[in-house]
Amino acid sequence: MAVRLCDVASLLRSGSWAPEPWTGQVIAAMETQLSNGPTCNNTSNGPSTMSNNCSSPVESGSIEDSKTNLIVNYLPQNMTQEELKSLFGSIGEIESCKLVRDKITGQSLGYGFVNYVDPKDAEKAINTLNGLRLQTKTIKVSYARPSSASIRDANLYVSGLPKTMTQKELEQLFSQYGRIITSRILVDQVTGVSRGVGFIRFDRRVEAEEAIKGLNCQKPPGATEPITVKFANNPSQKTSQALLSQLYQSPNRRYPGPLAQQAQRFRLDNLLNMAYGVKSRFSPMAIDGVTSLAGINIPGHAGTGWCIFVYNLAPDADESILWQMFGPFGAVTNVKVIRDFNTNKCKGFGFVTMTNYDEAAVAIASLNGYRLGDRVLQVSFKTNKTHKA
DNA sequence: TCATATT
Repeated sequence: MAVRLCDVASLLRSGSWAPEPWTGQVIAAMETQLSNGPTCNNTSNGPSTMSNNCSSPVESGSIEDSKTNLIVNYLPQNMTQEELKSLFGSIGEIESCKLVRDKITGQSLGYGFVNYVDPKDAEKAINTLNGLRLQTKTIKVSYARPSSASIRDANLYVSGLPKTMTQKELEQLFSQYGRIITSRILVDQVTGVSRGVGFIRFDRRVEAEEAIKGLNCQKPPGATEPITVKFANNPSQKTSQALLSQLYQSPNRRYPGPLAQQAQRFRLDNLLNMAYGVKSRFSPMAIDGVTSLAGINIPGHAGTGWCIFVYNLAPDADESILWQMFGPFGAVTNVKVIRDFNTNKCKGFGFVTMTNYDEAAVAIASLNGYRLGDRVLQVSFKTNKTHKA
């Protein structure tokens, strides 16, 4: 791919584009995402070669799978299978794609699988999309381990940890019992201090069992109190409970009504007008804001979402740059770089579809005028008219 | 006394 994450991150820091104060938080989120790059996740999940390290390959199929089949974790709750396919399809041809959902509620479980035709594309997807910020999440892209019963229910819940214990120290404590797939210490959202509870996911269930035997009711080195180690709650059971409790909720609390949405829109439009006041620069967005309030001729609205026109992309731009730029602002359902049929080079523009008006509006306000390389992007809702130069 | 990682 032509535009690397790190290039964009350095461009963001170059100072050529100064964000307005009100966009600071969003841009800070973007910078984090763009600077995170491909290698921000520290816990590896490569192909599980430990279990079949004999000289002759057990099964050529499973080894092939491990090179094309990816597991994608920490997906935004509202992301659909189609969006997952759209995102990963921008890298290469996909053999199959599955978003895992709760069997009962149908809710996304926040992870999925993408199987490429070409192992090179799988590798490229890890390098390109691992660490990508989507809404409030940072997705993780890694090779899927061959599916088997032995790797299920290998997740531990740990409580009573010393508040000073770091994630690294937690892993050190547990790593003697097996390969750790992922670990986490929960922190207070306000203070950021450890809540003394966390999770350890082992490669295999037997490793988790041994860790319980060895560490439950034991004091970690230097600790004054023993810790509790047990299997973590099964997430599917939890969603069933949520379903049950939902039955007892008043129905009108489940979805925000049109009034609430309109109120939100008013606040957002005021915010946008303020932003353009500060900029002292006319932008078509101000008109978009007003017309959408009046409910007439809504630009960019195509029923399926809000279509955004992105102009002045470089000839070597690709879809991933659009995901990187717009993903942090909210639900993106599709991106498209328009290319010349013969040269396959970008013709200088592309489109992004976002589900929610508010998020699309903030993305536009934030990214219009954004300098990408030596180009200043023009970002607006797509209009029906042909764009003139 | 628990966020969401094996189709």
